[in-house]
Amino acid sequence: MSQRIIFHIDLDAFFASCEVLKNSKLAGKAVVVGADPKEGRGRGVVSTASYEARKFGVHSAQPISIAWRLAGGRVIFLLPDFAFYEKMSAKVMKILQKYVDAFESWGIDEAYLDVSEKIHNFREAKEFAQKIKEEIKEKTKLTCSIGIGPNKLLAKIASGYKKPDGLVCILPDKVLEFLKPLSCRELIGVGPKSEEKLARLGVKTISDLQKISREKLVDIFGKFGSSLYDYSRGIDESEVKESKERKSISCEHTFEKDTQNPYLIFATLNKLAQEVFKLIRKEKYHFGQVAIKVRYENFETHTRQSVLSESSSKFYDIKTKVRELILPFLKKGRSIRLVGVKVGRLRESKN
DNA sequence: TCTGGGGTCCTAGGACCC
DNA sequence: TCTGGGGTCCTAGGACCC
Repeated sequence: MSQRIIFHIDLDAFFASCEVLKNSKLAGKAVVVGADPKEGRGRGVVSTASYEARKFGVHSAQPISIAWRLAGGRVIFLLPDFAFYEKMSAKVMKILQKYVDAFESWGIDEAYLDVSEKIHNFREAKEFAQKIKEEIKEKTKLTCSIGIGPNKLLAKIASGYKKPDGLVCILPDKVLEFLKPLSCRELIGVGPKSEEKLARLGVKTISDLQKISREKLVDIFGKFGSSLYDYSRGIDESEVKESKERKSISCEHTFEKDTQNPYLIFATLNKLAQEVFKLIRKEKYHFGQVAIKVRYENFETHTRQSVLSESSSKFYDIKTKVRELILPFLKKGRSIRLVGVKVGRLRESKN
């Protein structure tokens, strides 16, 4: 295969930036988008913190109660407005799509582009990326960070290397040099657990990781171990491809207070089942599987699923299966923190 | 310090069939 | 009395991503 040129585009502090678009008075302010902090008693997490808010130690996925403790009174807390974010995301994705040989959206605020056909070298690529940044800014007033590299792995690492409003290119002959000092955590697929396992091997940086044999990594991580071996050398052959069909639709809810009240639990499950049903009806899906999720007060989480004898598009089938599956969890007299409903094995209806 | 909500993929065990 | 080997499907849990 000839040399590829891949872009990774990441919109900066996307939800917070969108809120600034809606209300220009927020520009330059410390903004936190996420759950309602409820004076420190709120249960959710931070979705996005503006760069000004990050100075207080607030960050994505942080419990909102911690954010409140760190920065309450000094930052502006806002609830997310997904409809608006979707709209802005669609605008950006439309700009990106028109340029490319292959396009892959990755969540609401990221995308990969393969520009190998139209761009001939990395110098040109950088100019082109600059043009994309300018067009996004002009048409949406949003900034983004772009990473350029010979594959998706490196493009993604590059986009995260300088934020916000960054533009970083990893040249093919500088790949190993670039990777060596970075933490393994920079590699996609390495989260807290894998980081911990690697640390036990004495592996912290990618340079450390390069010293471990493929066999040993496969021993420890299974199939992913083999990818890790390649990733540590900057090797990733995965293609930029249009997003695939979705496989499941789910809705879940965390109670404001943990509960043992069966009426509340049933009512909540029923509401979730209705939301799921609304979505599958809108997309004209049939489903062949129904599942529930229960999380107890201590965060212990269980799922139960059931494959239907034939696929269905009826609310009744979701509702009855959900009731059946949840029943054993109600008898235990334990407090429940969260319940969820999921349908899977989706296929498109013919009519 | 306390952990949302919406997804995907992988693993491992058990049932079942030939 | 001691019980194969391979394949597929189903289930539950876990890690990870944004």
